[in-house]
Amino acid sequence: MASRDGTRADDAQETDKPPARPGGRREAHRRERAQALEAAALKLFLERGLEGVTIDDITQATGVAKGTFYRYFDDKAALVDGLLEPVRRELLAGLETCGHALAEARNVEAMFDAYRAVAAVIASALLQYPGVVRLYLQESRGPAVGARTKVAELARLVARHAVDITQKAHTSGLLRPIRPAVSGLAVVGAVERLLLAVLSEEDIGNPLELPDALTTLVLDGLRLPPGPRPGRRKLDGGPKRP
Amino acid sequence: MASRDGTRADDAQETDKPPARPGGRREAHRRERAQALEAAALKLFLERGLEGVTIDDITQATGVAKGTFYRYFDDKAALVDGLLEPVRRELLAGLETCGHALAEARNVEAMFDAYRAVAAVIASALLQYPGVVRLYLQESRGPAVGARTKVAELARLVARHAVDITQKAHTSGLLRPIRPAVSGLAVVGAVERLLLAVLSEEDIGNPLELPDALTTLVLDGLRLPPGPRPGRRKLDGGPKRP
DNA sequence: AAAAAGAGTGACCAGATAGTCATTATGGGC
DNA sequence: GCCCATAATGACTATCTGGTCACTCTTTTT
Repeated sequence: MASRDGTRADDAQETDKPPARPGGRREAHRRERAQALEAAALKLFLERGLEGVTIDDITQATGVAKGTFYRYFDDKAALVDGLLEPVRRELLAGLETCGHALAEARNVEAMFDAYRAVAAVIASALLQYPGVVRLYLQESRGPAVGARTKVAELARLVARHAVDITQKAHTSGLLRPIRPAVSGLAVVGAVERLLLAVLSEEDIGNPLELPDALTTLVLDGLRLPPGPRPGRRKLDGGPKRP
Repeated sequence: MASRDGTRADDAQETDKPPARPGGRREAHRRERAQALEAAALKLFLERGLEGVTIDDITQATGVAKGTFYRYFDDKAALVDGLLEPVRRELLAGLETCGHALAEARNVEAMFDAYRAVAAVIASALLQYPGVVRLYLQESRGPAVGARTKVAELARLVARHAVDITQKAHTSGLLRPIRPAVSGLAVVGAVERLLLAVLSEEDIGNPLELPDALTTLVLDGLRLPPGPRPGRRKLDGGPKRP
């Protein structure tokens, strides 16, 4: 299953085999074909799992000959990598931006904004690449072997960023003294489970209400504050006490 | 990979092939062998994933001939089922007990006790069957196909119980009005992610402090209550506000 | 139009894999 | 010590799988 050497670190992103010279015709067709292969593969991956899908399955589902696959991808892992690429790029960029913003933020509002931005990035990825996000959720916890390697790698990066971000948020002194590795991973776990629920169409109500619900949950917890205030509290400027 | 019919619902739990007649000697040896196969398989599953391990791998790692495997298990899925069995039994029993307790509980203390009991069940499973728990965490989100079927099934049951329990907790009127499907799944996600961290030996501090940290997080959230109270607050009767 | 470059094909190969089975070994009851 | 049910074996089959390649078809370049 594994093949080639993994030494060249700077291989191309989209279609990695022969670089198309002209900037016009053939290249467009090439991109279409590659995307057709990726789309068919993704569908199968979601149905049967990454390891349960063969190259033959993919080419048959795409309607091309087997050899064609290898004209576009080195192997299954390369296809998965291509599939993951846009999501990885946008997600990691969003997380890094959040980290930087948080490092400089010194008031609550800036902190909230940073988190909202991450939520927006996730929502965007969810809308643009629902299948890929689901693939990530399905496979990210398995051992980093074969075609799953890059997925697991992304999961590690996400976890690290999350803990990092939580760390930074903690230095602001606005959060309860819980170990960032704990609270950060807990939030990641919660978010990922809810995303999976949304993508699996488990009954979870209006997805658009999720960010608010989750924010409330994470910031203020489940326990109802014992006051005569039945309404839902959203993100305001932080509680001021008389 | 799939085989037989799935129609008989009451198949045996431990070793499912030929029921050993005498109640003494040979049966003990049989159980040992089965456990040896399960142990070797589990180790491989954790390294390479459920689908990445062949029957040959398992028998070689156990040091027996291939045919021997089929004397103990119908196929890989049956072995996984046997592996899962004790954890599933204890976990589901704990969740059901919690559900019943919660249905009758009418004060906060009884509610906390019910949750503590579930935490104890999880901790117990973690200590007795760390490998199996990890296998569950690794595989539970993949498509319910082949050997993964039973793992995915358990995951569904866990999710359902969690939502159910949260639902019941909500009827007590002590919790914030967040959809139970949302808060329940969020908690499951957080717990599972933290368990994975513990079992993967990610740096997460003292695992014994996890239940408290998580309880605080879930009940009271991350936001630090704005008062001159720097110490960590544990489970008490809930915050009273002036 | 001719030539060159790229794209597509599917038969083919070598190795792997699930599951079977005739044969041999073993251990317990007598 | 004998016998037989059970256990263990590993060679065997049929199928599948990743990957290759000589050949044909299509598009671009000259």
